[in-house]
Amino acid sequence: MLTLLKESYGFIFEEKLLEEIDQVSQLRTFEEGDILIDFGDYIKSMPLLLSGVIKILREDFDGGELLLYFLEKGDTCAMTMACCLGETKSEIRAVAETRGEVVMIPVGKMEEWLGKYKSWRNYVFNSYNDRLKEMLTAIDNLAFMNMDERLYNYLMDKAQVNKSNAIQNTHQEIAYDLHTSRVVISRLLKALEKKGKIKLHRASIELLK
Amino acid sequence: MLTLLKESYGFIFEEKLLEEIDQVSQLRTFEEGDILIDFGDYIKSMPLLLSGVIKILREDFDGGELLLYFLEKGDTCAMTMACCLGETKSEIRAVAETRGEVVMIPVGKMEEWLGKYKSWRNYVFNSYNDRLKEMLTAIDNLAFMNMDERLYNYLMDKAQVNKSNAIQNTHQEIAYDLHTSRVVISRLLKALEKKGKIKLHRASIELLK
DNA sequence: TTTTTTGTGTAACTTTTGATACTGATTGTC
DNA sequence: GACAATCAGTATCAAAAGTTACACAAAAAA
Repeated sequence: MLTLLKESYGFIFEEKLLEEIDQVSQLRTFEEGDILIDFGDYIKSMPLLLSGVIKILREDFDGGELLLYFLEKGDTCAMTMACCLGETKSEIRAVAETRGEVVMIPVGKMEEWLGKYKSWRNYVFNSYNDRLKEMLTAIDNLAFMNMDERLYNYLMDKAQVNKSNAIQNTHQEIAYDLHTSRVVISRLLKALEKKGKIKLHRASIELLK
Repeated sequence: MLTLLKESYGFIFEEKLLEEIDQVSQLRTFEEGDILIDFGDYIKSMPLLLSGVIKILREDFDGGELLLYFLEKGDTCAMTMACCLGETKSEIRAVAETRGEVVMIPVGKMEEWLGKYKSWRNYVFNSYNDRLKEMLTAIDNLAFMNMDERLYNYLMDKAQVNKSNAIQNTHQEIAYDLHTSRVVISRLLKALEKKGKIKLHRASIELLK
């Protein structure tokens, strides 16, 4: 596991910290679609993402969802840290977008290291800052843009995290992430196709240019 | 200043930390309407709010605004910390909702204390967590609620932070905070009045019940 | 192959929100 | 008092988004 750790975090943490992580934490693999954290879960360990992509969702009062952001290699979930440190229930759902691996660190250690390692402290703060920024971006999207722009940004994000111009999703799945209806998505996708920005296939969208 | 500090932070910080704060930081007073932080500002000190209310706004690509949340006594601005530690420009605007006082702490000290005082570390993390939660609430409002509900929640928030059932604002000012137009606010306020939830006066709204 | 399920396209209609334009009422200023 | 500035109410129209309904094609299951 140490080798894996160094691949993603070798440039961030000092040798001693990497070794400590290796000793006290567990490696966990996940498959696409796995629910890693659900609303209301109590979190007792903090995840460091080694590979794969995780999407973070917010839930409506009656079951609806909204995609907040994606996590990639080197990221951790600040919302989870919030729960760890605050000892409250999870406010979000984390679903695996692709298969991948996480290292799970016990809460106690993560607090201990805050005093002990400056690099750890910096990492944790940077994660918070990154997440705050992603939340701001989410707010910008919701407050200042129409659904067609939100949809286009969503497609670009998807392509980026999956490193592919082909987005393998049904319109219904996209509608869930953007908290709207399938009909609206189909309509707007059709419009994007007519503009020559995408090409539609069954259960898959191809980004052009 | 030490007495003032103890009033708001005496229960959170140990004596030694309070004294250090007293020594290295500056007291600053502000008046209603003062712009304390603007978009793009570089921040070199972290504010601890002693009294008064500050509202935090996000800016549109062309001048439009959106209220994110209010800060009250005992709060600090996590977005500001983000800027301090990340050494980036401010992503938000902070405007005084009422007159009040802040203590400004130099960035260097705030980092030093993170290693030195556990109570400081806890405070900083709690602030981050609080702010993340407020951001989630903002997102919930935007994504899951219609303008009439958003408006009602806004009125309740205003009443709460100002400790008064009378909201002294014009419809135009409210429209700015909610990033919509004056006409829409007038329309929805009229509807709320017909439902018996509020009473409208010139440049002032009275919450009933 | 036949049947069923799933995914998409589209039409028709409603609701919500935004935009424009004009009115009258209140307040402050000269 | 006369005037201008500010604030609120309302009507009309347009755009964006949500809802319902149905048709059709591709894929999966029987």
